[in-house]
Amino acid sequence: MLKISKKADYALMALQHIALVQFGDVTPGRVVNTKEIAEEYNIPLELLAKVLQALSKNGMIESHNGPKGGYLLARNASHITIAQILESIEGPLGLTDCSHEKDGDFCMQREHCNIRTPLLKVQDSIYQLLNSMTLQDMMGGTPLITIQSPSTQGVNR
Amino acid sequence: MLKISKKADYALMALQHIALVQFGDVTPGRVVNTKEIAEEYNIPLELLAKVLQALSKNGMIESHNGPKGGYLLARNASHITIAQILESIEGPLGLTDCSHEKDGDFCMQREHCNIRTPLLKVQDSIYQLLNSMTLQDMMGGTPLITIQSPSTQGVNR
DNA sequence: TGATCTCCGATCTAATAGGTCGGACTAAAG
DNA sequence: CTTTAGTCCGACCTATTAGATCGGAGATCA
Ligand code: FES
Ligand code: FES
Repeated sequence: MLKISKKADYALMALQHIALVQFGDVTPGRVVNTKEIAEEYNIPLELLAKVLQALSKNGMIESHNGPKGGYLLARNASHITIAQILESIEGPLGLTDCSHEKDGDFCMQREHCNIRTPLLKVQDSIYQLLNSMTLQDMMGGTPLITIQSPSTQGVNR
Repeated sequence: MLKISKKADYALMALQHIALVQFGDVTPGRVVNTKEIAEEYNIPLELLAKVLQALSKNGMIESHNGPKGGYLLARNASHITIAQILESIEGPLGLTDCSHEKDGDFCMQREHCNIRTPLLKVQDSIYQLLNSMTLQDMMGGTPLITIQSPSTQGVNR
């Protein structure tokens, strides 16, 4: 349940890769093209292209056309949150269809609905969670890897 | 994004309704049948039936057959969490396809994947959030319902 | 100017969620 | 005991969306 789409998945990988290249110690400021990412992570080329297009349109990255072209991070990695990335691909966060009350878009259950308010509360919590984590954090700003000793292997859960 | 399925949605409504009837002041211990819930919330009858079947199979509710039959909450409302309900309908929580590492089920990106660990962390946080909220909480343990006076009727959005 | 590499829009296919149908069972009423 | 009405239950079909693909337009560098 609560699975994110493959496209969103690819978006996260691509962005982190770009961030790594751009702010890494090796070749800072280098542009990175679609093909490079696709081959590195075994992602269908054309599909990844569409994902990057969407990210570009939403202001996450900048596109540079022509030969030697490619993509560049639009702003610092610490200012790009997971929530922003996911919303660029999958649209606004919403646990139910009726989360965003547009006029005339009533779900049949609205009138007698007993779960709307609590669900919105949960939804908001999730959003804060996703919006508090940035690309910077994913790259290694915070120690995310949990080392487990061989003796406890396969024990947890 | 992160939308839960209609079926899960219906499950939440149904369970809360049952809990309300069973632990409410009016008719405690009464069994409630599928038709009653379907009509109350405008849910397709047959579909709701399937949802309740799944909930029964997963030990959330008990089914009583025959005339005057129906469903009954399996245990106290404070011991049923949102996470349990959702997992009964939609399967285990997992942001990506490769969250639960079954043998031989490797995603193409696994080897060079750079987002696995951080995503698992996020996923765990979400799970704790969902697992900390119970039916009891949804019913009114916390004041969730907003009362509106007749004069303001039809004004809000 | 020419060639090459990129972005970009529209199109097709596979998977899944949403919804529907008829049969099997149980318990109460006659 | 028999009948009968109302329930749960499993398998089936359809509509929507996500996943993946194709070919063309535009831009840059040699
Ligand atoms: S499900 Fe739409 S308002 Fe509750
Ligand atoms: S997406 Fe499968 S391991 Fe990262």
